This record gives sequence, C-alpha cells and structure tokens, in this order.
Amino acid sequence: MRSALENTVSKREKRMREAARTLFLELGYRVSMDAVAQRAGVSKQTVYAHFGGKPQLFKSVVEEMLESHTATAGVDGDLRVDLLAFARTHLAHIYQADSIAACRMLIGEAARFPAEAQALYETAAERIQEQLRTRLAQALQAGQLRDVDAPMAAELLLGMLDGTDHHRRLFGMAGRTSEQINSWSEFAVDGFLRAFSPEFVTSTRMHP
Amino acid sequence: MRSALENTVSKREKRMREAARTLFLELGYRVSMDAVAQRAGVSKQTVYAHFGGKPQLFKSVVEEMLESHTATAGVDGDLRVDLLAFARTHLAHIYQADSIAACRMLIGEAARFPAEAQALYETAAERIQEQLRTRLAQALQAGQLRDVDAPMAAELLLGMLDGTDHHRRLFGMAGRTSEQINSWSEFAVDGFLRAFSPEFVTSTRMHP
DNA sequence: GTCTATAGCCAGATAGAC
DNA sequence: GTCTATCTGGCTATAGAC
Repeated sequence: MRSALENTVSKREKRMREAARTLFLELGYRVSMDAVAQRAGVSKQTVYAHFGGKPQLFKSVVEEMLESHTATAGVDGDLRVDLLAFARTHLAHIYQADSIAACRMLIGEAARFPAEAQALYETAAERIQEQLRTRLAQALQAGQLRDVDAPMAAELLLGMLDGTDHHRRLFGMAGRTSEQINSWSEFAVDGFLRAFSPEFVTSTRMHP
Repeated sequence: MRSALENTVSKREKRMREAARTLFLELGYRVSMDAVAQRAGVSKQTVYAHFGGKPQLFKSVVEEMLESHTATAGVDGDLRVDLLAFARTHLAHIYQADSIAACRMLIGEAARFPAEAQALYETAAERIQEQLRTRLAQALQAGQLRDVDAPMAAELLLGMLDGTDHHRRLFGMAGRTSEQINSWSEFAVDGFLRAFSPEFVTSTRMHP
C-alpha cells in the first residue's frame, strides 16, 4: 500500500521533470509553470512543492542533462579508422535535435544562468576533448603524428569536423545530411592527418 | 524652424534604436518596452508610434545590424600572409563583445524569429566565406594548393581558425587572449597549408 | 501531499490631453 | 508627435480546503 503510494509520487516527479525538460528545450526559459503543470498532469502547486520555484526547476533539468553524455573514441584500430569512428559518434551526438535545442536554450539563457551554462558546456566539452586528446597522445607516442601539442591538435580537429555546421543548426538552418556528414568527416580527418603526418608522407599514394 | 524640429525627431529615433539595440544585445528579447523608452528618454507611446510594436522593433534592430559587416581578405600578398591577415580580421570581428551578444540573442530567439536569424546568419556567413573562397580559388589556380573544392576548403579553414573558441564565448566562458588568437591562427593556417600543399612539400624546411 | 482559487505583479498595448 | 494615465492579460507564487 505504501509502496504503491510512493510509486505514484515517483511517477509524478518523473512526469514533471520530463514535461519541464521537453518544454524548456522547445521554448526556453519562457515557459509558464502552468504549462509545465498541465503537461505533467498535475497542479501548479505540486510543481512548486517539489522543486521550490522556476529557477530551481530549470537548474534541475540542466543537471539532469549532464548525466546523458556519452561518446566513445576507439583505441583499438588504425588511427584514421578510430578518428572517423570518433567523428561519427561525436557529430551524431551534437547534431541531435535535443542537443541543438539544449545548446540554444543555454546560450539564450547564459546571461540568467551563467553557472549552469558554463558547467554544462565545460563538462560536455571536457569529456569529448579528453577522449580525443588521449587517442592523439597515443598516436604521438607511436610516432604516427608529428610533434604537436595534443590538446591543441584535439581542438583543431574538433573545429575541422564541425566546420560551420553546428552554427548553421543553431541559427535554425538545415545542416548536412547523414551522407554529407560522413564524406565531410573523411575530408576533415584526411586533411588533419596530412597536416600532422610525421614527415612528408601523405595518406594518398602515388601510383607506381 | 522646421529643420530644427525634424532634427529633434531624428535624434529621438536614433536614440530609440540605440537604446533598443543595447538592451536587446544585453538581455535578449525579454526587455520591456518601458526599459527601452526609459533608456531612450522618451515615453513608451513614442516608441510604439515609431515602430508599431515590439516584434517590429526587434526586427528593425536586427536589420540594422546587417549593415555593419565588414571583413577584408587581402589578395596582394603571399598566401600564408593573406590567410593570417584574414584570420586576424575575421576573428577580431566575430569575437567582439557585440557580435557575441548578437549571436546569443539570435540563437536564443531563433524559434521566435526564424526568418531574421537565418537572414542574418546567412548574410554574415556568406560574406565571410565568399572572400575566403575567392582567395583560395586564386591560390588553386596558381597551383599553390592541391586540387580541392574551394568552398569545402574555406569552410574547413573557418572551422580550424575558430576551433571551439566561439562556443566557449557563447556559453559565457573566457575566450583566447589576443596573443593566443594570433598564435592559434598561425597554428591553424600552417596546418591548413600542410594539409593542402600540392605535393609532399611542407612549410617547414629541413636544414641542409 | 494534492487540489482549486486567488493575490500581487509586471508586461505589452491603448486612450485622451496637450 | 509626445506625454501621463490606464486597461488587460499572463505570469509567479501563495492560501486554504480536502
């Protein structure tokens, strides 16, 4: 009996968080608490009782987003293959509709919630860059890249992989298609490898 | 007498536009018309009489911004020198506090003003990329770069020149300092030139 | 703990005197 | 054209019954 009640409460909380997340992502901070309550199927007061107020609800939603960041850079294959795999995972992640919406929301509200915006960006960017740094450092040690600062190379490659596509999407314009992303990634990775090949060797071989 | 009156009106209009621009850049669309009127030193009704309403005022401010885009890529010097000069001008422009604020505002309001956001981005991005494309196409014709699509190369170089700095700034974090921008630009341009050098030649020479 | 109802506030927009 | 004063609606937040 008690567990049934707790389940009900738990489900309410979950519904409220989901409703808030959806609406914040869609419309930004300017959603009314009425809208959140209505979408969650509860009364406004219930939302206030659980979260305390609108800013706390917003922060709670942002914190929840921090949990769901995953991107894996393989370390078991050829350097080019690994970088392409990384590109695939990374770009698929940041170009997701929800990620774009989250970026928009946080950039728009960066003035009101500077700490939350910075925390989310730092965490997400740090996780991504660290994986890339690690893989590049390994390649450096293996002599597959010329002597270069791994963090700088990682940031440069990230810039190359995106180009200006993320900005296009942030401004509401159509981004690259799936196939275009793949061919662009090859273009970027091959350019990167040529730029930092240890000697004068390039990835394209001349026909004998 | 009449010209004095017209001058007064004209100055009022200018003050209203400036006030709106400043406040929109600082706080986004969520500024009150009261605040605009107060900052401009006029009454609210005067603002309504001139612009018709808040959305029109916002659009008017955005349209005004479209005028002030300037960036020049030299075509008279060495390729590396020209690209560094372009980087200097371009980055100085987009990292300006006002440009960052404008980006934030438009990204945040992209859902409410999609046409304005897209128009401003497209115009600004197009002007920048066209200059770079032109210079790169010229270099291609001169045989200074390997056979590559000029628009793709231009977008790639833009991504390299920024890395992740623009995003850092959009999220409210400190960007690179002036000196860091310069050394990063050299890093990016040299990487770009190595990646697209026509043969196996690199910009670093071996000592004889 | 949850609901309905409402207080209190501030926004955008308008009316009418000058 | 400009101002002062006001209307109307929606928002956050709270009070009180159950």
